[in-house]
Parts: sequence; C-alpha cells; structure tokens
Amino acid sequence: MKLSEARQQFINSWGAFGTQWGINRTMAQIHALLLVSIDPITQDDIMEQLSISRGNVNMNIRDLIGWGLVERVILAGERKEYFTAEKDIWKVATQIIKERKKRELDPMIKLLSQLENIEDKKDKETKQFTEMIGSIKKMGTQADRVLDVMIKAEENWFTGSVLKMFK
Amino acid sequence: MKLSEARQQFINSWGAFGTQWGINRTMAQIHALLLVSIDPITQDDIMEQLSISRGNVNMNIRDLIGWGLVERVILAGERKEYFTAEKDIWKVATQIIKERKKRELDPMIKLLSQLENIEDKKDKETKQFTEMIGSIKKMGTQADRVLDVMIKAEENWFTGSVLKMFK
DNA sequence: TTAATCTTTCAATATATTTTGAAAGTTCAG
DNA sequence: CTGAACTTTCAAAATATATTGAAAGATTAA
Repeated sequence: MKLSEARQQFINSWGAFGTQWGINRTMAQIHALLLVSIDPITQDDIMEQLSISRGNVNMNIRDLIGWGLVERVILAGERKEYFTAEKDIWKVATQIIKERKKRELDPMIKLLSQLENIEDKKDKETKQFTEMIGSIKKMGTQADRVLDVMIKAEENWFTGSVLKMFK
Repeated sequence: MKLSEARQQFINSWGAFGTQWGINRTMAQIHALLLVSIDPITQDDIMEQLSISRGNVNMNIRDLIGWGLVERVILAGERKEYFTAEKDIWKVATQIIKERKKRELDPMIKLLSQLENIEDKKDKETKQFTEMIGSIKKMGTQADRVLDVMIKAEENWFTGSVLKMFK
C-alpha cells in the first residue's frame, strides 16, 4: 500500500468510525487529517484535501477546538491561521473522555437524581421505578469516579500492573 | 414529582442521551420503557406508550434483541409475543461494552493493522504516519484488553478496591 | 383447511442533520 | 483611513437517517 492511499483510507475510516459514536463525519475526518499532518495546515488545505466547503471547515474546526483537540497556530510573518492537532494519542483519549463526561455523564446523573424524588414512595410501582433509577445512577457515579481517576493517571492508565488489578 | 411524569421524563431523556452516543432515539426509548416495565409488554403496549408505528417498534425491538438487551417472552395461553429487558444494570453495561467492542473496536484495530503495511518504510513521512497509526493501534489494543477483563469481572468492576489501584 | 390473529418487510414519506456558499464581519499592511 | 486578505455566519439546499403503514408472510385455534 502507498502512503497516500493509506492516509486517505485512514481519514475515511476515521470519519465512518466517528459517526458510530455520535460524532459528525466531517469533524472526525478533519481530526484524522490533522493527526497525520505533522506541520500545521490552513483552512484552504483542509478544504482541498477533504473536498469540503469553507464554512464546513470553519464550523468543525471550531468544534474541535472546543473539544480541546485542535489548536490555532499563528506562524510569524503569515496572515493566515494554521491549525494543528494534539499528537499524543493518550492525551487525545483523555481529553475526549473528560469532555464526554462533562457534557453527557454529569447531566445524566443530575437528571437521575431528580427522578428519584417521587411522591408516595411506599407505592410498590414507585418503589420499583426508584430502584431502577437508583441503580442506573449508581452505575453512573461509579463510572464517573473511575473516569476521573483515569483522567488524572494519564498515560499510566492501561499499563500491565493496573490491568492485573481487574482480575 | 409524580411517577407517571418521572417515567415519561426518564424515557425521553434516555432517548436524547442515546442519540449522543450514536444510538437511534426510538431504540433507546423502547429500551428505557422496558427497563421500567416490571412485567413483559407487547408491541401494542410500546406503540401506544411511545406513540410510534408498529413497524418502528418491530425493527427496533429486533435490534435490541440483537444487542442482547431484550428478550422475547411467550406467556402460556397467549397468542401475542411479549418483551422484557435485562434489568440488572451491570449486565446491561457489560453487554453494551461487549457488543460495541465487537462491532467497532475490533474492526478498527484490524484496519489500523492494514494501514501499517506501507511501502518504503524508510521515507520520513511514511515513518511519521506509521508511528501515528501504531500509537492509535496500541491504544486500541490496550483498551480492548481492559474491556475484556471488565466484561469478565462483571459486577466487581468498579468496587472500591479496584478503583484504588488506579491512583 | 380456513380464517383470524399476530409479525415482518420495505418503499414511500417525514424528519433531522450536515453542507454549502455568498454576504457580512474582522484584521491589518501600506 | 482604505481595501485586500482572511474568517465567520447562517439561510437555503443537499444529504442521511428514521418512521410510517399497508401488504405480505407466518402462525395457530377451531
């Protein structure tokens, strides 16, 4: 396989993979392109390489910056803005976990807490409902804690010694 | 808050939550409804409670069965099929992890392995590309292993003692 | 075997999401 | 200032995804 071919396949597949996880295909493709671009690139580079419009690049780049995965870079003596992605894949994963936790897990736990406050707790059906909500909430808070620790542990996450502890 | 209100809010929110994770809103809602329905229910019950068509219920139920989260139940002396969801939330989580791993992580690792086979490995750009692919693949395989262990460990996943080992 | 009951399928339709591109906004060199 | 270079916005268009419902298929009681 040739490099150009492999690059293209990586970008396409990363996009397809992203959609399965609720991530906009183009956003994932831009991220992939930036991951395999050693030097910073411009909006025009991205437009050209992915055959997408200026507006599309602009919006998705903004989102990626919001996710903390991409940075604006100003090159001395250049008028245009350049962009570059965090290349340390462990930091990338940590950042994604951190953001999804904040945007999705935390609000879900908050909601579940509200749903536990139901009138007439002695009622059998109410009790069963509250138990289900409680167990989902417990799972959520436990996951929340584990993820917090993972975020702090950074690159040491998945090393052998940690892995053994699960067994 | 009243039980009926809380139930409805749970179902709606679970649907919204699902879409963020690449899961069809209706499928997530049906799952939520089944989670809070102690006894098995029929297609007609689901149609009525969620105000959706027969075909929609049928397809999404089939998917949920494919995910191993819902089961068909035949009640003695009844013509209709009933459905029920796994209620142990830890088993639910395990099952979802298992399926997503199989459907998404495993194929991604396979793809990355293919992308590592590039001609002219001495070329500087090729080397940088291969390094990036390699590090993503490594992250994937490590995650794969951890998830395998988690799946086996079942309910003991997140207990305090395991958590400490991360620190 | 029949026909009533229940389930599945899938083309058409509806809905939701993404993308475009031109206009408006911003920045800055001269 | 001015206007060229660049960035951002957002309504309209395109695309992708989900839903409907009627017809076909399957099952079973009588």
